[in-house]
Amino acid sequence: MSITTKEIKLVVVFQNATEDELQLILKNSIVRSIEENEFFFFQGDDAQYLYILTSGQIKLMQSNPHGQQVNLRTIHPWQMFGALGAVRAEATYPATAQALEDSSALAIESGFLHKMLETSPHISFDMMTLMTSYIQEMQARYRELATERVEQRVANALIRLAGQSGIRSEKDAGIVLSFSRQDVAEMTGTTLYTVSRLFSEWERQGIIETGREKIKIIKPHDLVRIADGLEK
Amino acid sequence: MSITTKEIKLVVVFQNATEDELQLILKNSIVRSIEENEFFFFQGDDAQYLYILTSGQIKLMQSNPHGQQVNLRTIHPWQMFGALGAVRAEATYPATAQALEDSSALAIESGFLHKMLETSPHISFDMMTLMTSYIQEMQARYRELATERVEQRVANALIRLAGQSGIRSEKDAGIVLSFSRQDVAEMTGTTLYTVSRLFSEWERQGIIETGREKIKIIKPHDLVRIADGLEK
DNA sequence: CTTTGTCTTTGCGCTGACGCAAACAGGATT
DNA sequence: AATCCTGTTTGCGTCAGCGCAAAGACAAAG
Repeated sequence: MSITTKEIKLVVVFQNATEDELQLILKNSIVRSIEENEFFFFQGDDAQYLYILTSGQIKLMQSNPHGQQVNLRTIHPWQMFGALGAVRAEATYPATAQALEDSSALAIESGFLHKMLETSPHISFDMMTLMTSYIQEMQARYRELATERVEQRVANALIRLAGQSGIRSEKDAGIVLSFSRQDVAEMTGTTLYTVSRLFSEWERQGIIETGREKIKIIKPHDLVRIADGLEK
Repeated sequence: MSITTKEIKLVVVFQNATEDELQLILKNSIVRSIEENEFFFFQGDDAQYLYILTSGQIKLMQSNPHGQQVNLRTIHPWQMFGALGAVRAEATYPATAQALEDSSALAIESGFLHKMLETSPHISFDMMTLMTSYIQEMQARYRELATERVEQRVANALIRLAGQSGIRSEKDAGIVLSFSRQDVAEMTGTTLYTVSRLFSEWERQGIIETGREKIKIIKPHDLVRIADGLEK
């Protein structure tokens, strides 16, 4: 299955690119497909490519020297990843990219990317705008981690995930997420145990329903209330 | 005291700008001076200007709905601030900028900035590169907050501050920082009390010397050891 | 020199969250 | 059906860090 320029336009930083530029991008990139739990790259690897996810889902995570890790974000189709390393010459990736399901991505060679950024100013501009939104998100999450209790952070994470990747199950209007307790813990800077206890409590209250690597949100409104810290 | 184009070149995103562009920037900007503890802007204000600090020192902080705040970064002369709001049309500042001492800044009107970014691609590019470095820093701090103990985070903050703004006192080779316990607490997501207790302990061990809004680092090496979590 | 305001220290009690350990659950494999 | 593997739950003990309150220390102003 080959990729068309029309599809590449779905990538926000390429939405203003010309047909010629899109063609050039396609010509100078390769498709890489990996299976669930495999890695596109590891933190510290030489940043050779910028990736565009075309199918599947991947997570970006960062580890500290002692191996503990945090989830920075999950990437959905037609989003970029690996950009932080690839836009700078001679850089390494600051994070690790692991597939949550079988995934394919378009890999754009960083040398080519640099040339294109020089000759196509609007791409630099759009990329800068995208970067500013990432900074804002990271700053907000940083503040959240610094000032909010675990309960609020987990509720917030569920709300955020529901907005990004939630699948609405028509039948009963619940929103289904596919993440393990461990995943959620790494997203919110807490532990698997604490997340499990919270989920149990919320299930008792009818706010969510849980299963193995499944969370169904029944009462989003109650989650928002918890996230706001109005609870107790 | 007027500002020269040579000085503007000290700003990293303008280091590749032409003399003409620098002149234009100077022509389309005004100087704003404020006193210690005053504000350049508040979180939520319309982002009318991008600022370049010319003298003094300011801190960027973010508050949550309940008024608790975190320090995002401190800005030193010839660094930009307010960029996150100003580069996007119709945006508001995501943080508050408060002067730590009497300060002056060059205020560049955001409308003019947009025009300049369109016509001067290398500025977009340099700004994007700067933004990527901010993201990396925020991601690293986020991970730190999520995985490290308070002790390590405070030690890390001191090391970071020493690198940025520390003044080497020739006499005894100590590095002096001017921050209150409260400031450090807001930088590391902890409380004034905990920072005070840590400082007391470290002073007992001869790692630092403290005073009112002063921290002198005596043994940086020991701080690094604590930051690495090798302690206990 | 005294006053005032701000910053700092420290005792004390409290609790949110951690993390081990052991049991349990469900899907996939043989 | 039996086994394995991975994810989940929950009891239990522990403790890092919080936050009040009250006292102390320093700097600037009167």
